[in-house]
Amino acid sequence: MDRRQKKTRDAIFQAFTALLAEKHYNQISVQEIIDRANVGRTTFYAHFETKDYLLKDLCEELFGHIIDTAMGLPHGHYHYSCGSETDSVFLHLLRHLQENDSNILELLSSQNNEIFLRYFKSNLKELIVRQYADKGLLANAALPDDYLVNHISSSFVETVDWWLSQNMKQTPEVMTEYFSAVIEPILKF
Amino acid sequence: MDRRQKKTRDAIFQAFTALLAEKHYNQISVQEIIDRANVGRTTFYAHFETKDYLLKDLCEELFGHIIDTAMGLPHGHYHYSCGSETDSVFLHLLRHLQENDSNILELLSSQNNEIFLRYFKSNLKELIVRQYADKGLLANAALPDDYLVNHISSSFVETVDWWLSQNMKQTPEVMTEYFSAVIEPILKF
DNA sequence: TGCATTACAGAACTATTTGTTCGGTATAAA
DNA sequence: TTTATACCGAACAAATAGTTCTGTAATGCA
Repeated sequence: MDRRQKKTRDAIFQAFTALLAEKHYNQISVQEIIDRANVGRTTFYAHFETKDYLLKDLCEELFGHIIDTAMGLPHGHYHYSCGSETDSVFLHLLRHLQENDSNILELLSSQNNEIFLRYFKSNLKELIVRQYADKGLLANAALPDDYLVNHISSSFVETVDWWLSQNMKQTPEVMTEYFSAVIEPILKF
Repeated sequence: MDRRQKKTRDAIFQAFTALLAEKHYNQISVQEIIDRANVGRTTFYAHFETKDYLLKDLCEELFGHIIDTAMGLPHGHYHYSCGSETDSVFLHLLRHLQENDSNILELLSSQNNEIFLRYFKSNLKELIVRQYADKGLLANAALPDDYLVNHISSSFVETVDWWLSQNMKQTPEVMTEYFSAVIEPILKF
């Protein structure tokens, strides 16, 4: 990619991220973004069709990386009580969040968190399906598979949300235990 | 309240509701609302400061009723396996939803469902706290109380969301069983 | 190094939207 | 009937979105 393009794109992302940390998405105008990014109006629209697409691209950049690395982890070992606690995909995700790549925490704690948590959840669903569905770990006679997948991903995202509301006082290990405590009893082994 | 006021207010609510069922909240202009409601521009702003406040008022009207009646129910009997299944507050809420007051289902199934589910959840939290927290039902040594309250309310809202995605094929009783299956194992009795 | 390509800046422009103001009319409540 | 007030409609300014144009500067390649 042309270095100029990357530079502009990054400047816009950074300005947009800073604004998202300050105010609500709906209240942010393209004018504010290009002023802060210090790019021309034409340039902005050459890169992003609308503000919505900018958001979408930002989300993909933010969660694409975090989920992709999680995808590469060994599958099916999030049962903490069987001793493979440190292999948990969820623990890995929490640690990854704690490292705060790309100021993702700022966004997840902002007043725009619904947007990002929502995006996070939809990515997480795919991850869970790929990691566990084919292994039969979700086999629960009492519950439909997709209800279970939805419940697990929702619960994880809500766990992250609660963690952030606590200013991440707890360690990722403790949070993994909380999460396991609400999910494990449901699953069959 | 002046009959003219109520008439205008209802017309705006109805127009807004219809639009919310069609397109995304962000894409709805005040102009569209007043055109469809057939009220003057001045009138709209005499009733609602902004579009955001209109949404807030609508949510309060939608969920205020549904939650208030649930508040009046006898407390602490949602443990289906102890025989008081039909007393469950959650079952009551699901049945109430099925009746579809104020076209609430149209909104919960629309592309704006995040907004309403979010509002639903925050109201539900208060309900759960009032109903169960003081009864010690949430006493779970392994988990903080507010983590648990958050988990329960999230799970219920997600259950509703999933139900809607299934076009409510299942009965409220079945959905209550699903919900119980993911919540009960966590609680102590 | 020189050249063709491409990205960018900046300004101007249209159309839409928001929120307000004002004068006149109709409807409610007393 | 009278008084208060809710409403209408038009006009208004300011902000915004998205496009088009011209000129400039940076990039990548031969």
